[in-house]
Amino acid sequence: MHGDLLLRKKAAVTGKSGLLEDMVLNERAQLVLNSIIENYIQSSEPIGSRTLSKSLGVQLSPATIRNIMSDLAEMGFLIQTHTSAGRVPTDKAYRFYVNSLSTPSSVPEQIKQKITLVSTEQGMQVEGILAEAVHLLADLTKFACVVSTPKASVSRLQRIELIKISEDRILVILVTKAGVVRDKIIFVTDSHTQDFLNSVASFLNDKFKNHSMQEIREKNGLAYSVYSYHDLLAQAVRLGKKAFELNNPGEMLIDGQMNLLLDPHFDEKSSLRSLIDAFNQKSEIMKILDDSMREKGVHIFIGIENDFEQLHGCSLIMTSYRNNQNVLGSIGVVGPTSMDYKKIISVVEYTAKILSETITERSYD
Amino acid sequence: MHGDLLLRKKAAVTGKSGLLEDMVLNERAQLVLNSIIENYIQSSEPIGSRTLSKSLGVQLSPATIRNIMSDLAEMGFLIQTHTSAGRVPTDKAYRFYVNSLSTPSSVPEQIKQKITLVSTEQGMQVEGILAEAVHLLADLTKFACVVSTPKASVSRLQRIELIKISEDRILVILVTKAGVVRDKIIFVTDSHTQDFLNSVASFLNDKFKNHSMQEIREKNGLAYSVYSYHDLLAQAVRLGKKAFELNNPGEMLIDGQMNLLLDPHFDEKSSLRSLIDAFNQKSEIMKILDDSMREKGVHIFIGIENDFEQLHGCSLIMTSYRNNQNVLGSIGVVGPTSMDYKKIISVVEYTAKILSETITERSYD
DNA sequence: TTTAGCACTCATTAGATGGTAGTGCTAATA
DNA sequence: TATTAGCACTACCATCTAATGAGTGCTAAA
Repeated sequence: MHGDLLLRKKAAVTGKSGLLEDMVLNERAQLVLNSIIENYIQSSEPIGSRTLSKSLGVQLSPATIRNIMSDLAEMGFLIQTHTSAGRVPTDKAYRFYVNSLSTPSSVPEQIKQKITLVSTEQGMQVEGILAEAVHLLADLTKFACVVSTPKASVSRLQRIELIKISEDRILVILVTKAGVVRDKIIFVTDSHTQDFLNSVASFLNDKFKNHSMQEIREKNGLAYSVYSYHDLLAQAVRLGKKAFELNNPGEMLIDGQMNLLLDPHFDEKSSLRSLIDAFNQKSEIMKILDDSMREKGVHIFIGIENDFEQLHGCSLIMTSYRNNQNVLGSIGVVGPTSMDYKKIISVVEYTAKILSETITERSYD
Repeated sequence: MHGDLLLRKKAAVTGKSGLLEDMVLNERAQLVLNSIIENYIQSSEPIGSRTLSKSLGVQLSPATIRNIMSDLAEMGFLIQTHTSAGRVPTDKAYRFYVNSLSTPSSVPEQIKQKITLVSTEQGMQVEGILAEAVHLLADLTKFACVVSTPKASVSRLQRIELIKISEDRILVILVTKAGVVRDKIIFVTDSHTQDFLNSVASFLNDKFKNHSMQEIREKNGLAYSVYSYHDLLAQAVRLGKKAFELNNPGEMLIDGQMNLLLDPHFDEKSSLRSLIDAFNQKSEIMKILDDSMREKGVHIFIGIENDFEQLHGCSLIMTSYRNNQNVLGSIGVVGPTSMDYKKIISVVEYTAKILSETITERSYD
């Protein structure tokens, strides 16, 4: 052992949380670790003591660095692929690194322009904007990117329209404040005139405009009992109920999956298979996106930190986007654990910001 | 040379079309060629004379087969990767093989069930059905699959609806006979009341129901001149014009791209890059899909037969789908030239058939 | 016309080898 | 006491070699 590489090793060892451990490295060890990580992010190759000695700002001999590295390895920040290889950061190291990133780095002007350029395209619907955003993000990061479409439940109603399509089918159009248009067909047993549908729609509009779908679904049950004595109204409410229920479960758009396959980190066939499966099984990724909506800020899942086993070899950078009323959905990147966190985090953040602004402009408030 | 391997070589050589050449192989040469192709489709490895001698039904010594192979190679049906390797079929060979497939092979019951199962899901919109179809096809074939959404121009109008969203924005909803709902926002300079919009919509509905968008756009110009003396009506028609113009250029859904990357035929990094680019550049694939709509039946592009250079290493199997009124779009598979044509063709054909039936059911006629 | 036999080609594989990038340990040094 | 130089050691890697084997083309015999 080489002295107090750990400033508060005792505290760290006796403490229960992993967070405490993040604090225990002394300054020089931190420097070495960060440098290893940044070098590795660049080169994707194990970093040796000699290499590091040169690239490091401070004057330290390879031998000294070896000592530090040895300790870092013992603490689980570094591993060796084999005895005579350099060191590679572990998930734990990346977590430490990311935690230590204090000031979010600024996005290069060139990238800013690219993002803004896309956002100013005219005449796009919300879904189109999302598709553009996720495509752009994939292009900028060269990883796979995902975005969830605005959640129906949080959307506020701008307008509902009922259109008679045939004797037993009615087309329901829901326009939300966020500018999303959803349509679906409902089947009815009794035939209604378009006039009747118009008055039902008008009734529903008066009653529910600006309410969230969530609220509407709850209140609607109430309304049902209140008006049930009146036959026509009862029918109207029954229709309304049908119109608002079981909106599509929320979708997600993926882009740039194929980028991952070019990445040197995923070239083993086994990890490839599992990645493909992961993206086919959208529901699991959807869960992660949903979770990232709950709290503000950028969410970072490194390696096994996400709950989806097939993505344990990846890191995910997720953040939410919103209009001026609500958080609508989230957008993010799926890449190798050795991604350039500084860059990716800031690009995701900036993209989400511009996306939010663009969507807010299109919102009806 | 070993005699008349070519039945009508003279005719073939003097003839101009490639089609004639397809007819010139004698029976035994055909047998050998087909067997090589089928073996290669299975194994993806060069086929040697010994192997073939065993797997071939007829009794022929390796030496004899070598002679035949040598001739086939000279005619451009086979190539060798190197001197001491077995033979591999060329694009020309696949073309010959596909042309000789007379009776479409039947789809296995198990696959039929899978396809039917998906098609019976309730309450889906057209886009959802297409997404399911292309996903299923990717799953069944293990290649990349594409489908184009129904062309706006051929769709017939079922209903148009104009909804006032704000002072300067109107939401246009177009419902087509095929059951596709399209929405878009148009910007106007003068504010209109919803009542006015309703009467405009009603006017447009009366006038244009059952007409194709194509027709409407053409006729609308006429209408404009007829009614221009009347101020309100002029406004109405102007609105209608805006509503029908520049519908989205038609989109396409892709699924299973990643399947291609597992395929042993695309494991060189160079061909991979070009494939990724190809799928990013949707417009080119869209062209091929569009072309496949024009004529009935399954369209097969082998290797360089398609006009998109980056897909020259692939074969494409495309066919159209329709409702009972119109051809709506097309669906197909992109895979390696050495795909199992028999199987893929029949699966694509069957899927398109079921897709057509499903969409016809959802149509408003 | 078909086939057996043989010489030849060339990719692939397995071993052997030297070089290299890295480590850990120890003893000398500041 | 912390740092560093030196050295033995390890394991990967590229290169070379030889052996293997699948395949061909050609020729002569059946």
